[in-house]
Amino acid sequence: MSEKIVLIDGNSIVNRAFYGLPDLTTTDGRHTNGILGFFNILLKLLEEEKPEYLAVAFDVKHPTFRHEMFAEYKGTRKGMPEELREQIPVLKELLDACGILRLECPGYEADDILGTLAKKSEAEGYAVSLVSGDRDLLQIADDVIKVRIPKTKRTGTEIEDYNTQDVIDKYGLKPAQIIDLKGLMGDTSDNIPGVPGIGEKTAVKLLTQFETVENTIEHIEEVMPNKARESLRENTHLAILSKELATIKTDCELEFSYEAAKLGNIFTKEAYQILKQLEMKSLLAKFNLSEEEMTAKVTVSDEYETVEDAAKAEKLFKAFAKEELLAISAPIHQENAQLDLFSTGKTGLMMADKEKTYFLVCEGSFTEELLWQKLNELAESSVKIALFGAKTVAEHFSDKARTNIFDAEIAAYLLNPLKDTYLPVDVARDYLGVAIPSVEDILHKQSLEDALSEGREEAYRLLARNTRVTYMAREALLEKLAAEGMLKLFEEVEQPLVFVLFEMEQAGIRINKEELFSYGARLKEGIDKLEAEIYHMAGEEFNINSPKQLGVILFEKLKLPGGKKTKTGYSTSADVLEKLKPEDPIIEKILEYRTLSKLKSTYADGLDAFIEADGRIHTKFQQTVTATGRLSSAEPNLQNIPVRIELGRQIRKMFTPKEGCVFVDADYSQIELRILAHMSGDDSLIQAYKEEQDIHRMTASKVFHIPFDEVTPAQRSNAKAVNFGIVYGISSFGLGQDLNITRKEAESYINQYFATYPGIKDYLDGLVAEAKETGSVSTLYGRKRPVPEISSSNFMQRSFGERIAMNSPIQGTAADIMKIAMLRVDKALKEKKLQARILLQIHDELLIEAPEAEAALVADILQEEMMAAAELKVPLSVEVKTGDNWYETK
DNA sequence: AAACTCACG
DNA sequence: ACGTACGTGAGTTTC
Repeated sequence: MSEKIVLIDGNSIVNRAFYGLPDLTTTDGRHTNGILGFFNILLKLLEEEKPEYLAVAFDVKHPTFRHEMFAEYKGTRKGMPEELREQIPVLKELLDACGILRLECPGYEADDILGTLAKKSEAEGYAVSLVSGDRDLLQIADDVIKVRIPKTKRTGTEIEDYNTQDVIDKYGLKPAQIIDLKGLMGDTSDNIPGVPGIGEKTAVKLLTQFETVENTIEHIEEVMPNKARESLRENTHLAILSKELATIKTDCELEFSYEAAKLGNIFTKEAYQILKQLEMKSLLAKFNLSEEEMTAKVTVSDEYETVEDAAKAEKLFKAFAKEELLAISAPIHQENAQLDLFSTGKTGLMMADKEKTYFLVCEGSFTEELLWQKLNELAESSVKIALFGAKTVAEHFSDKARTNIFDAEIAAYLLNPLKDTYLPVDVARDYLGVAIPSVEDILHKQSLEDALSEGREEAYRLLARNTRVTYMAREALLEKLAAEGMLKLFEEVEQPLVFVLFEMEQAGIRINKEELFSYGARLKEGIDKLEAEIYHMAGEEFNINSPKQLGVILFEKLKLPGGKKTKTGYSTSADVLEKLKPEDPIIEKILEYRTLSKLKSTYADGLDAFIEADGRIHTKFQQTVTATGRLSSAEPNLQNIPVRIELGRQIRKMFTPKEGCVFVDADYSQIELRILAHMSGDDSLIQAYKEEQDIHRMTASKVFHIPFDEVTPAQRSNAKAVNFGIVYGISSFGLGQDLNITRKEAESYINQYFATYPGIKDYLDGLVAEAKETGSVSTLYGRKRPVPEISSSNFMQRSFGERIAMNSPIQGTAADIMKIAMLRVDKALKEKKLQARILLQIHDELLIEAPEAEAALVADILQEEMMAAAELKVPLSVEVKTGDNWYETK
């Protein structure tokens, strides 16, 4: 068996991969689909071929017009899209890291390099595989040189192989005649002109008859059909030239050594680091590296000193008092936020100062309580404490101490709100430029908490390293925040808000368990009844909750109109069913069934599971989740308690204030449209809000050319949808969908709207332009939202980016204002020594629990502080209501 | 784990 | 031509 060499056309394969895969990006917006596809093809080749040698050839410059003189002539070869262009240098780095030989030679194209090496290798007795996405290379194929053309499909990569006979079978021509074929028919993608009027069919026929272009020309009198003959006669020079252009060189002067192309283990630690940074987690599994190898060269120390002696601990804290900054990692118990998770029965805290990292173990007189007390004292005396996730340890710090706490997680979120996680490993990579092993790298499936409680040394070292990262991260993050203009937002809004959210979570909200239960029971009765009716009407029993089964019943058995809408089958969503209501009475039953089962599973049963011993639900307010700066609520989500439908709204009656208290509820009315008025500076919208006009009615009047007083409710409702649409980043398709009108009608609404409010059109256009130029958009307070989609060459992706660019500054500014309001309200309540506390935030609404005696004052505070949270060109409007349950505060 | 559906702002 | 309104979290089914 002879040794084998695989030669890859780098440009053409990455190009195929790029167009074959959806647009994948890293969380910070770098495109990766070309690289991923290339690497997968590479892996498949290695597995199939097991070659001894491998090299990848690249064209030297981009975009490369194969024949510049004809670029204009045909002008069809597009430049490479930016999303692909940016991937090329990274791919080259990756290949270098894998120890794979790259071939680039000025003056020669990848094709020519490949052709030359293929022939050379064949002559020297190697088996050769030539891998390319372009069919040009087929001319080189013979019985030794196999040309392989990969196809990237959803299901994976399939490769077509061509030796001499395969080319003959597929094209009816010998490999060498592929050049002649292109000479006659041309190749638009390569800017080879060919002979006008001769396509593939005619070309193959002629070449079967005459073998070559030259011979065809020699026998031109015999060429049929007439049209082809005349065209060839006139364009003889084009045929000759085209053939020349299509010919791949096999005699390039290259320096090439088989030694350099010798294939080693491509799964190197360097390659691992690059793939990790590209977030290609599925590929990382193929690496079999030790922990040291998975760690990048630049390391953060994971050394630490254990301090178990109470006297030594005391001494250490005295020394800490002189430090400016301490970083801590608290291995806390998920449930009770205590440090008591060690099987040894010991508790402790990892702490880093400028010089060293210590694991402080509570021992003897140095109790856990004392540890927190000492730490609190340090913070009160203005030693900065840096950590990830300050909310989880907030209870241990006084108001004063809290002002010196730095939460790296929050800072990292602000710098890039699009990521999934803001762990030390992420911050180390993104802001310290250091790759550290992740928890998974070191502990594999085990959680850090479990490993710590088992006393595994690796886990302690990991914790020590994280703590060192935390120490180093503070300065880097603050510097970056300052550079991005978000320092003020961080220090004055996000960081202090952590503690307000902590107190809201602690407070929780009371809910009536008994009533919730009986509500659930009532729903159950209704569900059972509807279920029986639906089965009867359908003539069979099936799972109504299964869209798949429901689709079969509705659209196949009952033959209701309405084709496919989703990728996997029929859509049975509410808006589809709504349209089918007149067709069959079963539809109404199904919709009702859906409503009831949603209420039961998500709310009646769902909320019940979260009621704690104090009879209250303590949701988690998450501050590092949304792309726009909003909060989110989870476990359970208390920001989506039903309100629009009466039956669902009843649930709000079960949320009640504690004994002797009332709810005071305040919400901003139309805050997003007011922000739009302010930020766009549109005169007529500003004027309208100053005069406290009915904005939807006014919009209807202007857009539909109707006197203000004659606007019908339906017209007002349509105008309201247009106003909403503007805030969402208007599109005629979306508006049409929402209003159930044609795209064209929706478009005329939008045009009328922009004619009415010219300032808004300019503003929104400006946002899209800003996103295109800078890659991100910002709120009034400087919060940034990256918009990587804006530069996509994919229409749908790009349109999405444009809508994000239009929506995020508005939604984000509203979120900023609400956060500021929360801080002001919290502060005012505390300063006035009131017992009233914020319980919930629902984006534009705050729910407060207040002793009855405080109710009126609290209502005033809410009104005042929320109004004053921002000074805009239009007034903010706040509605305040008081009630004995959440239902009553409507 | 992904897809679908639906609750909220 | 392309085919979606912006931002979330959660329950259920299906693969």
